[in-house]
Amino acid sequence: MSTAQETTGGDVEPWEEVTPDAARRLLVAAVEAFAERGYHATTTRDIAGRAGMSPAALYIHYKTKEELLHRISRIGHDKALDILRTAARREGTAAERLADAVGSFVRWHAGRRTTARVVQYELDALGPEARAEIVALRRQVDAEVRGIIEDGVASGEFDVPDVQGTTLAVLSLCIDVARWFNVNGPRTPEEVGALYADLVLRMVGAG
Amino acid sequence: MSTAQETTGGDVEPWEEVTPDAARRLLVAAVEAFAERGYHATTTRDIAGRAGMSPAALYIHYKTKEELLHRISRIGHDKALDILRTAARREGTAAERLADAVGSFVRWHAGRRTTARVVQYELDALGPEARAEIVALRRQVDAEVRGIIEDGVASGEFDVPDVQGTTLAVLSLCIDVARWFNVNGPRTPEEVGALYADLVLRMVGAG
DNA sequence: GGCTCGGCTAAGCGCCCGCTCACCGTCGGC
DNA sequence: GCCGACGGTGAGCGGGCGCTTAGCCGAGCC
Repeated sequence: MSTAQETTGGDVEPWEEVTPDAARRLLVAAVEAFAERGYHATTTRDIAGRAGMSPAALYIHYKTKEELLHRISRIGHDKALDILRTAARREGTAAERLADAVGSFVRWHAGRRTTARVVQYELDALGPEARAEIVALRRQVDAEVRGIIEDGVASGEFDVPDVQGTTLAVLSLCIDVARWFNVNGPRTPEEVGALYADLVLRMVGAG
Repeated sequence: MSTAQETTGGDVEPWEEVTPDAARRLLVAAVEAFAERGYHATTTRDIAGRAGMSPAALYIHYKTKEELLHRISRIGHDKALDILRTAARREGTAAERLADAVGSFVRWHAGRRTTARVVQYELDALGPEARAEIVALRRQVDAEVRGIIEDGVASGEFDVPDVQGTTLAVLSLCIDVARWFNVNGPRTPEEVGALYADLVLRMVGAG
């Protein structure tokens, strides 16, 4: 189980920061619908129906369908960044911190797959300003992982010829979990997290 | 440049097997539109417009919009599988064959990014029968890569505790290139292919 | 020259989309 | 007991969707 923490599954039901209750139910319904069919293929009638409300109710809590996606994407990226920061800033060697970061990041992408799918794959559906805000968060995500790898190179733990390229590959590997992970498949999020932490340590020459 | 071949960029303009000319123009227009905005967000009017034709012209050559996606997906998967097979069945050590497979597979995903995006990310938009056909092709893709890794383990070249999981990760890494690769970015498809071949050899313990 | 026929277009059908608006039930405050 | 505020609904608007149909045009054949 490597360095499992409560960073992923331990916290209470997510979206608790969204109030009032009806707004949260609509948002959770939208996450499910967007993850299943994609943003453009999801209708406002479908979202409202999943939340047990009439189509018009959506517009009491959100100005447009796009605002729903924006809120989901913002909260999701905040959470993902928080997970990475927690791992990056703990004590330990660079290898321990990288394994922890990859493990918890992967557990989140697998365990909260519906959210992660929307967060990672529906960026292009946002308008220019909203997209710019999210892109800034992604740059911070990149910086956290790159920081750990740079630390490992500086301390001699890692052997990495192309730090930026390797950072990109590590993040790409983790993010793509949201595309293929199957809740009914043979692997648990914990198992995938442990496997990926090992693979990434090998990629940086610390395996 | 490692073991660069003409498997990717060297072949003539793709889609040459699609005839007549008008049908090919529509299909190329559809690939561009689907890659930019996604299948569901693309209208038949947009596709026809890009091909310089009226909306009705599409239905002379294709029964539905979904048939267009099916044809694109089928041809694209055939091409991707062909690239992998060529690398997997050449002569050489398992490490050479794996590096060649990853390098050429990545070069295709980066160099023909628009096609790869549609092929890899619009699978869910297909109906059940079409999707089943494509899923069967993907299993063959998986089998090719797994075969090389198994060869390397058998010969003692590789050290891989979880062959199926590592195969999944290698393919995931390559496929996700189609999501993030930017034609105007700092890296060429060849550079990414070489970087990824190196990273994958490290993942299997042959770096 | 007349005929056929495949490729293509203009027009439009029926449907469903995102979103709005007039209205309504409930509930705390006085 | 009345009132305003809030959260909700039913009906529907304007428009764009995938797709169809009637008919036009030019090339090939006799």
